[in-house]
Amino acid sequence: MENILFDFISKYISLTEDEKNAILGLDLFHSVKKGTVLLKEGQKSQVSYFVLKGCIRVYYIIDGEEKTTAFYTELDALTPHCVNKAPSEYFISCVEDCILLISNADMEIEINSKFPKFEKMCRILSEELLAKQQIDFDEFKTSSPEQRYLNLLQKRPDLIQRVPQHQLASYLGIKPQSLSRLRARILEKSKE
Amino acid sequence: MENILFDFISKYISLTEDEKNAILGLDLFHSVKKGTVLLKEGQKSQVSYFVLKGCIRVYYIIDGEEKTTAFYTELDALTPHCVNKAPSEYFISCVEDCILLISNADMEIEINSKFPKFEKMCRILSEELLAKQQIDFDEFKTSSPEQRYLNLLQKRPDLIQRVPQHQLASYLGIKPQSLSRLRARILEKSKE
DNA sequence: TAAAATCGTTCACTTAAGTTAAGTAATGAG
DNA sequence: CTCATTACTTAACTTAAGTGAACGATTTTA
Repeated sequence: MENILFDFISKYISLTEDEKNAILGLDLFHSVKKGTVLLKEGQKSQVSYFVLKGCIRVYYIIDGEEKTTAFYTELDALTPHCVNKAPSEYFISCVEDCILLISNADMEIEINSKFPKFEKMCRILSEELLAKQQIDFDEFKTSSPEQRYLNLLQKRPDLIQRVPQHQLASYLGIKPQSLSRLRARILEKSKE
Repeated sequence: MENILFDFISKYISLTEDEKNAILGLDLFHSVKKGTVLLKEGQKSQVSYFVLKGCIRVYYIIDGEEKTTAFYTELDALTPHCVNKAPSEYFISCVEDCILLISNADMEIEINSKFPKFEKMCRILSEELLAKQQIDFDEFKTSSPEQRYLNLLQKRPDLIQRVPQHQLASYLGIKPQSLSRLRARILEKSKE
C-alpha cells in the first residue's frame, strides 16, 4: 500500500528516504468498511481523503432525496471545502470497503513547512484537479443524459459495475427510472 | 488598476515594495476590445488571464453550435488546461471591452522562484477555485434549468444584464427558446 | 428462515425541453 | 440612412425526463 502512495507522489516530486519516513510517521493509512459515513451534513471537516483502494461517494440530501455528485476511486483525492470552514452541505460515505489516506490540516501544515516541495506538489495537484474538473463540468453542461451515460461508459466503465444504479442515475442528473429507460433505448438502437 | 490587483493579492499574502515592482515590471496589463478572440480551438495556450475589468467567455463549438460553459468577470482568474499541453478544445473571447492581466508560464516560473510566497498564493487560489467550482458543479447537477436560472439571478445578477440571452441559455444548459419560455413561466407564476 | 426493506425495471401519464418556423426588435456595416 | 444580419420571443409539434404505481428479485434484519 505504501508503494502505491509513493509511486503516485513520484509523478510530481522526488522524495528522500527521510521524507518518506516523515510521511509514514503520520499514521495516515486507514481501513474503512463499506457503508461507513465519513462526513455528515452539518459537520465541519478538517480532513482530506486519498483513495488507495475502494470507492467513496459524495452526496447531498435535498428534500429527503439523495443526490450523488461524485465518486472517488483509486488514486483520487478529495479535499472537502478548503475555502470556508463552514459546516458541510453534503455527506461522504464508502460505496465499498476502502483503504484511505486520511490527513488533517495540521499534518499538512507540518509537512509543508518541513518540506517545501510538498507545497509545490499540492499546487500542481490542485491545478491539475481544477483543469480536470473544468473539463468534466464542461462535458456535463454540453451533453444530454444519454450522451453523459455513453461518455461514462467510455471513461469510467468500472463505475457502472461497482456502483448501484440509483446512485449512478443521480450522478448523471436523472432519476433511476429514466436511467433504466435510457439504457433500454440504447439497447434498442444498437439492435437496429 | 494596479491597486485592484494588489488589493486582491493582499487577501492572500503581503508584498514588499520590491515584490510589487517585480510584478509591475512584467508588463502584465492589457486592454482588449469587445469581441476579441483570445484563444481558438486547436491553439496551444501558455497564458493565464486575470480579469480586472470586463467579462470574458469560454465556449465550445459542437456541431456548429456555440456552447458557453463559463463567464469570468472582475477578479476572476482563468488558467486554461495546465495539465496537458494539448491544443485547446474551446474558445475564449471578450464579451465586453476588458482590462486583463495576461501572464505566461515563464513569468510564473520566474516569479515563483524569486518569491516563494507566490507558490503558496497559487496553491491557495487553486484550492479555493477548486472548492468553488465543486460547489457550482454540484448545484448544476442537482437542479433543474429553472432552478439554475433563479440561482443565477441570485448569485450573479449582473451576468443576466451584461451577457446576451443565447449565451446565457447555453451556460444554463438549454436552448435560447427554452430560456425565453422558462422566463415567461416564472413571470406567469409570480403574477398568481 | 420468514418478513421487511431496498433495488431495478416497466408502464401510463404529466411536464418541460428540443425542434422548426415565423415575426418583431435591435444592431451593425456599407 | 438603409439594408442585412443577428437577437429575442412566441407558437405548434416532437421527444425525453419526471412522477406515481406496480412487479419481481434481491438483500437485510429480526
